[in-house]
Amino acid sequence: MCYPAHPMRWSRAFIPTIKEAPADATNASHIYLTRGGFVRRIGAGIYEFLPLGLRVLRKIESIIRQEMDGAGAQELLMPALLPADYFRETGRWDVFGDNLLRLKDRKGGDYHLGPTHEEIITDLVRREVRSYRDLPKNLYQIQTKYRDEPRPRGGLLRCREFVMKDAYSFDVDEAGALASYEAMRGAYIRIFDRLGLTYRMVQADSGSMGGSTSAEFQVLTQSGEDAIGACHLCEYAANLEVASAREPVDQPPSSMAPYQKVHTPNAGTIAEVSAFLKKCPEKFLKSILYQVGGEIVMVIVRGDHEINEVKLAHVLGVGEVLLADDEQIKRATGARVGFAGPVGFQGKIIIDRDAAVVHGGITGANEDDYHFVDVERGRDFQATVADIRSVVQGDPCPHCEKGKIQLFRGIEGGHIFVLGTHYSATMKAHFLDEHGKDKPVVMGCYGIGVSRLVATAVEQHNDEDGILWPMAIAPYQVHVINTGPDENVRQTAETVVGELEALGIEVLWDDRAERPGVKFKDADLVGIPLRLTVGSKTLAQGFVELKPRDEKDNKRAELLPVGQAAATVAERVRALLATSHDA
RNA sequence: CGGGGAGUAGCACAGCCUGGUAGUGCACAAGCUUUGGGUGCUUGAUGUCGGGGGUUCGAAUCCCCCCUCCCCGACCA
Repeated sequence: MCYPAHPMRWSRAFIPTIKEAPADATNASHIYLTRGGFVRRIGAGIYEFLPLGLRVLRKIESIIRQEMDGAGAQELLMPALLPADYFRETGRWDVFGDNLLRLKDRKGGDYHLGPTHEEIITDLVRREVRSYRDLPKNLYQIQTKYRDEPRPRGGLLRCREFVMKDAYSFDVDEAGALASYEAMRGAYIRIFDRLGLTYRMVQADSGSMGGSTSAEFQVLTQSGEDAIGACHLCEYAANLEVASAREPVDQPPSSMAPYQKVHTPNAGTIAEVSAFLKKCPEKFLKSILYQVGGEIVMVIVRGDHEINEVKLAHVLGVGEVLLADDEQIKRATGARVGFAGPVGFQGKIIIDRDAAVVHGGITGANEDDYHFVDVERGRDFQATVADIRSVVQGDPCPHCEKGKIQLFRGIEGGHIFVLGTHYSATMKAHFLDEHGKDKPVVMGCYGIGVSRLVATAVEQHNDEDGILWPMAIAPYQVHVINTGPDENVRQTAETVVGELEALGIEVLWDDRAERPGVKFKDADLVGIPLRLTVGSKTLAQGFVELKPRDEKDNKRAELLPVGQAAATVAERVRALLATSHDA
């Protein structure tokens, strides 16, 4: 023991709080973590964790470790400094491009700092695992990762150096891999519940590296980078890139008028034509031209919908799609931008499912300043029907009867998926099955952005005064303040602090000779969930005051008899730890 | 990588247009004062004005080059 076990006193602690946030901080977590003395930035996307910030990080790590171990995974630690050979072997030395943080050693050898460790763990497994008897295995690490992000942003939300938990499962077959995946899914649910975060498990674009089974754990916040569509009744939730609405039912009218051309001078946008013709946007067939591998393709969605380019690229079987430019539009339709339509269009036409059931539609006439009304698909044009639009607020849920889609923004806190044999086959990580047959192991990988979650928690839990940590990850559980210069008050605070410590409670005692206002402001900023104030007025009547951080009204502090304060507070801490599971 | 913006004290900023050797607030130090929501007053310390080059008697200020950082977009296993 180098230090006596004494409560953490603010006067001795390193908690550099500041009144004014740095000018470059734009979101709540960056501002409050900096102002509260949790972190400091030393470069673009590079942060120091100060003692308070590290305590939060460690608590999150600890919860992750408990649940990973509980799910049968084993922790190991791989290097962050990696020779180029491994990523060259799978081609990712090139695929990663500029995102890989590369360096050379003194002999000119190529190295990089690890952005993720599929190759390294696969190499370990191919060297050590020979038999189906050695499987399954699930190995994880909590480690600092490096990516040369094109644009680090949002404080800790997108960094070039960050702490990540990455786990990799190895199974003899697909069924085993799915079982490993399910075990991880369960562990992740327990982890995110315990962290006290509001999140949704969402379907996502499984990316380029194969893998059909995957889920993102999206923490819901205003400031999230990702858009999510989620059902307000059932479990359905998906990244907007892949979210679907329920397939519409076609209700053809009994009679259909022939289409007619109408003059719509200078009305090229849906809003303009809609106002001019006094027709709602749902009647419009918005026709957009894309260039897809040298070919011009017309893509149609309903006037009130937007094309989802990720879905469109999937339907067309290409990596990405590009909007046609004004010149190409003119050449393909004979009209300027705003008057394209499917009737008479020479070329491939893809129409969204919802646009496909519009009857008596309004489209551009492929002629400047003219539109067609009462257009019918099938009669007036032919098109391939597909799901190519983004869902909107209020869309019917694709999975349940009555649910409506709601839109959220989220921050990706975790991602789990079955990798299959992509890496094991490429790197020849094989084993012999019970029949002596040589097979590649079937892999899964499971990530959690640990340092990102520190910021994510703040994004979700803050008010105008500072942070409101969930009890499970708060840097300390109780914040004790003594006000004024009264020695009796100070001594009472010290006694209560000692009693709390003895009960196993993590206490931060603000023992500074500061004015009460300063201490209260700092307490709100730092955001420890329970605040215990010892002041001369109430102490004279034998009371100390307990106020939860989320109680806005300062008058509503609870008066506790001094002698019972520690026991009551300890009880409250335990209660809050228990409820954080379903917070 | 495209577009926009910014680098002056620990932090937030003014000064630059119109060149004359740097200032305000907070923070910091000392003293007094105050003690339930960032107390008031007095005094004080603190700057390679992002870096390099140029113009000039003289550059934070004008010109050129470079670097860094922020925002929007592209990108994001």
